[in-house]
Formats: sequence, C-alpha cells, structure tokens
Amino acid sequence: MKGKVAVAMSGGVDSSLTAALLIEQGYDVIGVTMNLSDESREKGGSTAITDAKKVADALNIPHYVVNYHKQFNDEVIKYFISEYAHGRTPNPCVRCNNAIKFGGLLQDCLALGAEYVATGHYARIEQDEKMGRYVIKKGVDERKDQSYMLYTLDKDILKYFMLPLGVYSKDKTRELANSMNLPVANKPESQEICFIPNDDYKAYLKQKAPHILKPGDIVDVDGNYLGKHEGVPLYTIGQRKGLGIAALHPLYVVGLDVKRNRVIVGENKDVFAYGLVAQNLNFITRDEFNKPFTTTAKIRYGAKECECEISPLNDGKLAKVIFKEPQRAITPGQSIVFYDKEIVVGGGTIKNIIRK
RNA sequence: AGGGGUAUCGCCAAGUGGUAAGGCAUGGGACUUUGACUCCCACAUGCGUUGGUUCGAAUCCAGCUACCCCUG
Repeated sequence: MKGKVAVAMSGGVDSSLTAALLIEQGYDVIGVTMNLSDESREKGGSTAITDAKKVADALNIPHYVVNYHKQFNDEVIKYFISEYAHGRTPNPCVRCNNAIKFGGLLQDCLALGAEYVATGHYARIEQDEKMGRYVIKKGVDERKDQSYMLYTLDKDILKYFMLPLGVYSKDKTRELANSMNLPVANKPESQEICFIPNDDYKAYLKQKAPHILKPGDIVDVDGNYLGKHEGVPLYTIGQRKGLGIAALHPLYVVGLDVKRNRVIVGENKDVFAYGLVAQNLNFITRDEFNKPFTTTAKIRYGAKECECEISPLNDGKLAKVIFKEPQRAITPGQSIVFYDKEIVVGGGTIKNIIRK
C-alpha cells in the first residue's frame, strides 16, 4: 500500500475514475462525498450521494458522507448573493474550492486518517524540480483545464492533494471509465452551478433574494434611457441576451451602477478595457509581491490568456494589471489568474476596471 | 377636414409588376464545473384596409382608416 487517499467523489465520471485510478496505482482509497446543499444533492435526478455510493461499492472501498450544509451556506451561498447585491458577478466554484473542497474537506479527511486528498479536477499538482515547491499546473487537455478554479489554494496545502486526471484528456477519461465498467461512465456532465435548480440563477435570486432585485433603467453610455431592467443582479458585464432592446447593432452590458440602480449598455467595442485592479490576491509560486513583473493572465474561465504587467498597490494588497491587448468584459467579482506557461502563479478577484 | 407625406414580422428596414432580404429582439439547441460571450436552428402563405387593373401586385389605380408635416 502506498498510502491512504481520500477521494472527493461527486458521483460523476471524473471523480469516480480518480478513485479507480488511485486504487489501480496501489493506494488505500476511501471515498468521501460532500453533502453541500439540498439543491445540489437532488440535482439531475439521480443524486450525487447515491451515485457516489454505487461507485464506491463497485470499487469496493469505504464511503463516507460529510455534511457541509452550514459551511456551504455561509461561505458560498451567502457570498453568492452578497456579491450580486453589490453589483459584482461571483464565481461560486472558485469560492467553494477554496472554502470547502480544498479547505474544510482537507481537515476532515486528515482527521479520517488520510494522508492525501484527491479530486477529479483537470489540473496537476506537482513538485517543481527547479523551485522545489509544489505548484499547480494546467491540465494537459487545455480545453478542459480547470487550473483557473484552483488559484486560491494556499501553497502550503498543495502537498496534500492529488489530481490524477490532469494528465488525461476528457476523451481518455471516458474511455478509461468505460473500460473499467464504472457505473457512471456515461453519465452526462455539465452541471452549471451545483446549488441552482434548473441552471436558472435568475429564478434562484428572485426566489431567495428578492430584496436585492429592484427594477430600474437601462441606459446607454451617455445616460440616455433605453429600457427597463428587473434588477441589476440579473446582469453581468458583456452580457447580450435578455436586454430586450432592439437596436441597429447588438447591445451588451458595459457597466452596472448599483448606486443609481442602472444597467449601462453599449456596443461590443465598449466592452473592452486595458486593465484592472485585483484584490484578495493569492500567490503560489512567489513569496512576496513588491515589484512589478510581466506574466500572462486569464480574466475569466475560458478566456484567452494575455500578456500583462502586474504591479503592486497598497503594499501588495492590491494588484494593478495592464494588458497588452484590450480584454473583453473585465468583470468585478470574477477572478484573474496569472500563469507562467503551464504553472499557476497566483490570482485575485477583480475589484474594478481600468479604462483607457 | 386646404395641401403634402407615410403605412412590410415585437423594433428598424430592403423590396418600385413576377411570386416577402437583412439587422435587432425573442424562442430552442450546442458549447461550459461561475455569470457571460460565441456558434447553430427557428421566426410575416403575407406586406393598414376594401375593391380594381393584370396571366401574375407589397409593388399600378381608386375608396376608406391611422399617423406625421405644412397651411388654416
């Protein structure tokens, strides 16, 4: 036996294969499923817990369910609503990874006697020969790479994590899952936000937080009235759908003005900006941030990386980032993640946009 | 109630005798472990209305209706 690994099993293909692979590699594997919320548990008909259990049984490993309702509610759901209330666009998955999956879960798994925790993320955590420290690398399958979601991890806890799928492509994962006869091999993925029923976050906000939704005006960049909106939180920068305004060209949200309860729209070109200020910084490959440096960065999951210069503000509490090419729809609340080729340097949340 | 103009999909708008472009909006799908963007598909048997001319009209003619402008 190589060591005891707790695999975070969601009942999906990825985490199921993760467990199977580690068993094959000779680890002493236990399955752990997080019960995050009633919504996430019931999502998609067959439940995460029963599916995970089914897989664990098939693999013949112990399976535990840990309840994180309170933490999830306090750390993720409240944050989710609060961000919208402040005119920002939250990224609950980043928050959840930080607070739950790679936070509380680690502690609980260590308490269960595990030496490592594994997840099915498409990213790699490896010890870098040159630096000697553990780093997060992109998944080999660039199209599925999820390293963006992991930049908040504290560099000191990386050594506890294993992400065995990071070296595979999604196709390979399916293939392996099939060849191993995992019960969930052909389960569809795409789960959107796990606690939002029907993938309809707008309906969710209307139901859970009607107080943050106040009808107001949609105006153009010059302040001219164009139409009505049903609440600023229902919009995000760069958004086109749902404005309901017929114009010569498509209109996109270019700004959210919570103070005046306005949604500001413009043409596509108005959605581009050259820079931003980021906060809540976390660096993985650096110990200090006291002088400017050049790097590449993604301003959202799925965005193209762009070269940029990052410089410290407020003693390194904030970062000013100026891009080489203008970026589309830089959005407060979203994360910017810095890369050095394959390696995650760090990241932060976007505080505001710098226009030019 | 003198004169002139306009009436084509929710909005804008091609079309001027040969059998209804396009854009926006909207709906659906694809993509996606956030919100988005993007892509694909759908979207007027009918052109204010009633008649007429014609083999054939949204396109020509006449009446009616509505709105706009000018002059009263």
